[in-house]
Amino acid sequence: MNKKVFIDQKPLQCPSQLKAIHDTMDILSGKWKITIIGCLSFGEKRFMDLMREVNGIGSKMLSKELQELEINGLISRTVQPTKPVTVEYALTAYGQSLRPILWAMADWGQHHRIKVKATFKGEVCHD
Amino acid sequence: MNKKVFIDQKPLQCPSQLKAIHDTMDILSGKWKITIIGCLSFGEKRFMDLMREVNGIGSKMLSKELQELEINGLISRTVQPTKPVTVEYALTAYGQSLRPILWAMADWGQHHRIKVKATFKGEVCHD
DNA sequence: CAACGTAGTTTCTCGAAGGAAACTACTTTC
DNA sequence: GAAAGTAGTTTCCTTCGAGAAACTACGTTG
Repeated sequence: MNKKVFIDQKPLQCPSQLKAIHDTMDILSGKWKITIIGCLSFGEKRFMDLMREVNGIGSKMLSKELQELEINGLISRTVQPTKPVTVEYALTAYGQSLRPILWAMADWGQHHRIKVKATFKGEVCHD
Repeated sequence: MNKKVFIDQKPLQCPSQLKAIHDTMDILSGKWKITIIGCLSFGEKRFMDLMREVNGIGSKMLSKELQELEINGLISRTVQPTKPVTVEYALTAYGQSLRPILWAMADWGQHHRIKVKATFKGEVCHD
């Protein structure tokens, strides 16, 4: 569309890129999504497993977050015809495609911790 | 520090990594932060420039978001001794270090758009 | 039949996030 | 002296995200 596109490595963020970033943020925001994805990255889990492993989450939130993740194709939900029906949640291949983002964020976050510690030299350890 | 580090490429997310990701998310969340960072990635701007360019933001939100970004070291705030004082906001080198994350998210978000379009074949274009 | 385990849903509530509009404070221009 | 431009702050209000607790529904076990 535009004659000149100016993606000279530096400026970043034409509006469509900003929109794409916001889409990604929307999908990953919510207090528990990343923790759930992290849990499922170890292997498939059932509802009650997640309740136990995602510390502090309630059934309502877990249910809601799982639904949203499923709608976005990041996880799969499979009902197993066991005695009391059990439901297996697993990361899809698409969900796994988030890895580069998660690694980039983990990496930056870890450097940030170090930087913050350096700045406040020993103060602030609310963790 | 740790004797074993277990970054075997696959499982991802020992608790410290999850925490780091959450730290990063906290810093980037908020309705306007990414847009502001995007704006400033083109060059330094003043308060009123940002008010005009970040469409829809109010002065309170802009002020708050800028403060938070400054506290986290992502942007710098410089008061220029001009006739009416002007204030220059700019991305710091540290702020620029977010690029890999932003690119990863832009990339994923763009693929996601394509996938969503493919799924709903022409429906849903609320944009 | 009562208790327990599965997988949720529903209701009620509170606090934080965010927005609109008015206001501060200082300076230059008309 | 009034208006306009700089950079915000303050107040008030609404909406949304999230949590606690209770409830549904189904099947198994004792």
